[in-house]
Amino acid sequence: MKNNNNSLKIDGIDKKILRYLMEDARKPILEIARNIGISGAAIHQRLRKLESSGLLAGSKFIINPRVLGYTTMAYIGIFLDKAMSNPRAVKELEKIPEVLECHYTTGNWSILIKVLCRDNEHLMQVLNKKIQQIEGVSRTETFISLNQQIDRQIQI
Amino acid sequence: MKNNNNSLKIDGIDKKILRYLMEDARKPILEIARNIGISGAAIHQRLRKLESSGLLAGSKFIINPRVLGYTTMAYIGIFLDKAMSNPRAVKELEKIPEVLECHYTTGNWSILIKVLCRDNEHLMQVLNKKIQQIEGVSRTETFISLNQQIDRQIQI
DNA sequence: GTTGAAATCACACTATA
DNA sequence: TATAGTGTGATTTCAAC
Repeated sequence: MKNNNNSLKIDGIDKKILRYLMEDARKPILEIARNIGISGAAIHQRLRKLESSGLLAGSKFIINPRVLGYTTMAYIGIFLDKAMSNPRAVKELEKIPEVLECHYTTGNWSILIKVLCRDNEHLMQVLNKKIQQIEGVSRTETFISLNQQIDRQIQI
Repeated sequence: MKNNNNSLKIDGIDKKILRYLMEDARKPILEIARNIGISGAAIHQRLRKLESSGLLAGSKFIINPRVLGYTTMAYIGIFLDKAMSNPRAVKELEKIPEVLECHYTTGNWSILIKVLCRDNEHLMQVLNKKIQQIEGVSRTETFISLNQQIDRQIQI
């Protein structure tokens, strides 16, 4: 089940099943079965195997934040004082709903986060009144995403 | 249906439905109905409304790339020559499967991308043999994500 | 270990009020 | 928003390869 790189081995049929479901998690399993020419029960068993291997990490409905008026996405690089530990900062960032991602990175900054705001004014408020109020945050650098042109998962 | 900010108005029941489905896209609608105390048909109608409004942008199976041996995530800031147009660069980046996101950003770089690789060596190959081979790419700055500590959608 | 057919149960979806 | 009704899919079992 594992090859010498300690990564899971999946065959062509697994890949086909996953490609369908990664596009549309609610696609009926029997429809997939018909498309790739095996029985529904076979797909069930493969999915259970993939789930127990940990490869399948669940399914999500994707919502379009623009429709709710959230149009400004930005990345923010954060410099932390040496005294401030990363876990404590992350704990504070978690409380800010506009923060969607948080990465502990090599390079310039201590932390790189992705935020989603309604507009530039909202972004400014998040920066000034929330992020820079966190103890230990010394400086930030903001990069507004004018346009996200690629957004996808790993290709299999 | 729209308020004065031109954003969609959704009520508490819509939010509850969405919260269930954003966690698990395959959760049975009747189960949600039982949990929040309304009929399945009512949920159907609300989902149709939300879908036609464009808020629901589909559903996805989420896979865990670690299980496939992909453990190195990085952000790469790309400087483009003035001669190189952004759309042409994006077109080339789309061909690189390791590129998961691509943002046209304000600030230092022309483009900020997110890549997912098996390990540091793989990342180096993607950088040297793929990204820096693109015509018009003058320089790059790489930030490896040692640990992604937050990953979520917009909170509703 | 993997597959497919059959059978049961539960759900999706529509019409109607 | 709920009820009723029909069609369809999910899931298990079991036999066969």
